[in-house]
Formats: sequence, C-alpha cells, structure tokens
Amino acid sequence: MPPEVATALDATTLLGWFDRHARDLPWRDPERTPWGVLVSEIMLQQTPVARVLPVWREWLDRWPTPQDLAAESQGEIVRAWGKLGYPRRALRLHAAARAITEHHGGEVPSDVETLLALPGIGAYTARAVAAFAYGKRTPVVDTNVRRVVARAVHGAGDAGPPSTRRDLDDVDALLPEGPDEARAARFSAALMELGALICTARSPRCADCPFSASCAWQKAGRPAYSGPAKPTQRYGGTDRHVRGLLLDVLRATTEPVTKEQLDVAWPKAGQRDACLDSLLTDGLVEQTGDGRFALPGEH
DNA sequence: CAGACGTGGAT
DNA sequence: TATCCAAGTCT
Repeated sequence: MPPEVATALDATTLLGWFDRHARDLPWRDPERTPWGVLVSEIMLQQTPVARVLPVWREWLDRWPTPQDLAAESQGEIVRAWGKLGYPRRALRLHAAARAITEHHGGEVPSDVETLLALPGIGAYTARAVAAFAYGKRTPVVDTNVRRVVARAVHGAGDAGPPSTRRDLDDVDALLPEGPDEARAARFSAALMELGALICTARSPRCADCPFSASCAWQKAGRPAYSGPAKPTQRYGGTDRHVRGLLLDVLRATTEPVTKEQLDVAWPKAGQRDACLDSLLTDGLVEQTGDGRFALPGEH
C-alpha cells in the first residue's frame, strides 16, 4: 500500500466533523430524488440557503418530477421563482426539465458531460449533481471549497480569481481514493459545509475548525488576502435593479399590464425601456397581442 | 476573461 | 448608511 500523502484536509477527520455538524437540509435527505438535488443546486447559485428553503419545498411539492415542471408554463415558473434573484435561472431550469423529459427518459443524467450540456448547468452544478445525487467521485468546486483550499492548502487568506481547470485539479487531489465513490462524494459535501459554517469569508471560526493544527493559513499566521482586488458590486440604480422592479410589477398580477403601469416602476425612461427590451430578449417578459406586457405564457 | 445578471441579511 | 457577500452561468 502506498504511503498516504500528507494533506492539510484529511478525509477521515473531515468526514467525522461532517457527521457531527452537518446541517439537516432537505436536499440531503436520503429520500430526496436527483431532481430534488438538481433544483436545489440551481436555486442555491449565488443565493443563501435560508432563502432557498421555502421555495425549494414549494417547487418539489408542485413539480415533483422533471416532467411536471416541463408541462408548466414559463410564466408560472418565473412567478413561483419569486424573489430568489437571477430569474433567468428559472427559465433555464424549465428548459433543462424539458430536455430531461424529451431526451433523457425523464431521468436526471448522472454523468458530468451530459449534465454540462443542459441549460443553466455549469462546471459546479454538473459535478454537484453527479456527486450529491448519484454518489460519484468528482471534484465539486464552489466558492466555499475554493476558499477552504486557498487557506488550508495554500496558506492564502482567500481564494484568488477562479480558474476552472486549476481549481478542479486542486480539489481532485484532495478527494479520497478507492472503490467507495460515495465516500468521496460525501467528502465533497463536507468540504463545502466546512466553508459554509467554519471557514467563512468574513469571520472564520478557526477555534472550532478540525484542521486548525494542519491548516497552512494558520501556520502562516493567517495573512490577509493579497491577491488582486475583487470588483465591488453595486445594485441600486443598475439595470439589474430596474429589471427586478419591472418583473416585480408583473409577478404581482396575473393579467397583462400596460406600458404605463410599468413606467411607474422606475423614473428614468431610457434605462427603463432598455431594461424592458432586455427582459423581452431574455424571454422573461412577453408582449401580448394588444400591446400589453406579461410574464411569458408559453407552454 | 471581464462583466452582466437579483436580492436581502449581516456587519 | 455603506459594503460585503451568498452552493455560478453565460457571453
């Protein structure tokens, strides 16, 4: 047997910690379906767990299979997405459900390549579904994992700019080997959980971390982040903001609304009209025969 | 690769 | 009040 490579993130230690501290999230229930996992992963993109929970429950109750969602209208889906944010995700999930229904026999694919071909599913989500829904050994790299690896392995205060290839290789090297792929999948979930609960961005709880002794960042004296400055994001007054306000008007009614009703949502006419155009282009809004506006009604 | 794309709670 | 930031994807 080859000697174990020394690692700052020992699998047995991490899995033991996960057994004791993992949150009891519904998409981790042994009874949940791959579809439930996929829905959770899309909703969780850039969105906190607490906000996803009630919407995920409603969705799985209303549309327990991909076929159920595929049969629903786009407008109902965008409405049910509510204020989770980035509503194009709802449209993409709908399109994914249709592709799954039409091309994959109604079963959520289990291999990364097939998942990657579905709308809204990228490098992270494809591997998250393969690992968490199907127990596969594959590197699952999200913002939490990148931060944990940056600190515990590389001794940096935080992760630098993402590089999919390098990040995947980094994490692949940490995954436990052997025939028990489910153990590697659980390791991936545990790594994310460590980043979410202990090795957090703002105030890491190193005192509660099972790796405080082996962590490269600890050993280096917890140096501050030294990489390139991260772009600071604004929201107020941006097109994102205005699009959200326009969509808010449409989510509030089931009847189409007039242009005048949309106009009250934002005072700057030029920006407002440009945003409405972009919503039409994205398929989040459609114009009815009489010139009014509504959430998309296509079935 | 940089920038667009929602929203709201925490600090 | 202002800034940070939360399980990314697409162009």
